[in-house]
Amino acid sequence: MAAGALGRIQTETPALPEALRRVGEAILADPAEAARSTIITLAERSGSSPATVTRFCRVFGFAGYAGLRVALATETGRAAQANWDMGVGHEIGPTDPLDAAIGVMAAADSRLIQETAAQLDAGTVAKVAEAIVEARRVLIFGVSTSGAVAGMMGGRLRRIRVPCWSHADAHEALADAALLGEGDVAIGISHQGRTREVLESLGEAGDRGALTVAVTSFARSPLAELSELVLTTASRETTFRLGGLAAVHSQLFVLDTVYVAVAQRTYEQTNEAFELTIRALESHRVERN
Amino acid sequence: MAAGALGRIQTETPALPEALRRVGEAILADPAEAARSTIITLAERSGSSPATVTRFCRVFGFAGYAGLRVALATETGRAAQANWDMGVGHEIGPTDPLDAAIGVMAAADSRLIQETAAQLDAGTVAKVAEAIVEARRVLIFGVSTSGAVAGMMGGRLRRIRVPCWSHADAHEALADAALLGEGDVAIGISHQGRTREVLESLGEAGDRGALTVAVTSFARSPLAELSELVLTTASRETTFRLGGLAAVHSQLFVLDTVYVAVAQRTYEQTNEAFELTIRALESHRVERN
DNA sequence: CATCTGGGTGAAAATTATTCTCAACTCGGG
DNA sequence: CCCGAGTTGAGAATAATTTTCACCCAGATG
Repeated sequence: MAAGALGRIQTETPALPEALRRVGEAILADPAEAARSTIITLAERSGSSPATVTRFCRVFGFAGYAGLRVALATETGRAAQANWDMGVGHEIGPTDPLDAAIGVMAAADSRLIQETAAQLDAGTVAKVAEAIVEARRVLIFGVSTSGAVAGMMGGRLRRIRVPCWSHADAHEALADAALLGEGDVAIGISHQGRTREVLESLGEAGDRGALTVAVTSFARSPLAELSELVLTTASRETTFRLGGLAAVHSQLFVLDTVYVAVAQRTYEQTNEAFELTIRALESHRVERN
Repeated sequence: MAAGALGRIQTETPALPEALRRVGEAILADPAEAARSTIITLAERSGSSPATVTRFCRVFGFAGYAGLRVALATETGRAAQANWDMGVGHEIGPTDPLDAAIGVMAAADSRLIQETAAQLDAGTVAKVAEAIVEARRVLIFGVSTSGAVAGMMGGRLRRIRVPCWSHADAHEALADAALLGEGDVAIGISHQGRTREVLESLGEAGDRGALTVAVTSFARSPLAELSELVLTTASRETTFRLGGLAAVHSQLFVLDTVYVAVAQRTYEQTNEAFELTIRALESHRVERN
């Protein structure tokens, strides 16, 4: 749970109450320095109190300040090894040269994927995969960009014989959710965890006894709160990448790990399905010239 | 001073007096666990006392135990990241532990994005963007996974007022392609560059005078050969990731650069469109709780 | 062999860091 | 206007860390 703390702090700090937010900002301004500081020093630097810093640690799942310090140090070590720039990312503007912008974007996306991996709990991924392997029905809910991710993953799981559906139409999604029951799995994808359609469908699925899984950037969000299991995505909203677009790579990555965990558990079936589907689709490919 | 502490502890521990040596051994047995432990716990684990652990810290140049803890955490974080980086290329099998698989996947996806950026020609991206800005119609063709990418990017461009379409139905796609003309843009997405439906639609668009753009992993492929402009994607097919799935992150990345280049050229229009669409969608989000 | 000196050690006292408690304040809803 | 929920930090309580010093042991010296 301590893993990936910096990414989560970056994502969630803007939405925290005043004093907690100032603590988050002080940490993000210089994470390595924060790791080296006593709680008294960090409280002073952020214009808050030791009690507030302790509460901040609790918000992010740490028992106390020592846990946060160790996590920050671990991640700054990780970032140093990966040669990440630890400061706030450069914002692309309308006059930036395109080749520079491409470099900034690649570095940012690269980092998002690794931050997502760092904050992912393998135990939770395994639980989701195990439930999917046993499920008679799997539904994936998402709207707009998250909807495209849902469609992609739905198709992918179907190709290894997981009975999986996703719908662009919110009514169809909700109707299918109402038909779920014990032993089924419902996954809701929403960057902010506040999309009404996704909340509604996932809530319905949960009411029917399905296992509910949230894929969201915000561990503290309505979607996370109504789900039994939560898989968080690192995200960064920028000038040209707002809302769900900030988390596309991360969402794909998270669901990819679930897919791989399912495939590992159904290896023979997966291999057979690959052969069948590849052969069937061969006629949709022109010959090599 | 903190740099390389673990290495120095490893080198110097055998020559330390009895109790100090036991402290060094306990740290080396599990550095990450030591970083998470209080001085009392580590003293117990090493069969010594808190005073001895404090002295140990002094021997290695730390003012106190907090300094040692932070250094241990930093170095274990660095080592974990290096371990990930070394895992690139490892083929995930059915018995691989999931947390290791996650690390391998993150490093691999990260690398793919970096490679895609490195092989991307900013001049070609700029040409595509300029053509899109002037176009009366933009069509994006793709099937299966590439189709989901096409839909995602289509929606995204529409949100900044680019008249853009993508179709899941191959007949609809082909029919629209037949209606393109000079000054229009058609983008075909296909990992191997051999998908019949995409080739057919992009070919038809080219016959009608539209600018044709290929997004593919293979510069030498039927799709690349029938296109005026080619944007290549890095890809790696693995045990559980075949065909278009090997290039999803790369395809998204490439089209993201096109999108940003378009947005840069239409900055005012893009900002206005953001405001309008975000406001319109606000009612589809529940309030923060 | 006896004595002295220096280094190592940990128990206990002292100090500092961290966590907990609760009163006061603010804001929003009825 | 009142009430309830949430936030905050001062101060008390607790835990962690550092310092002090008495004791022990080994080696050197007379």
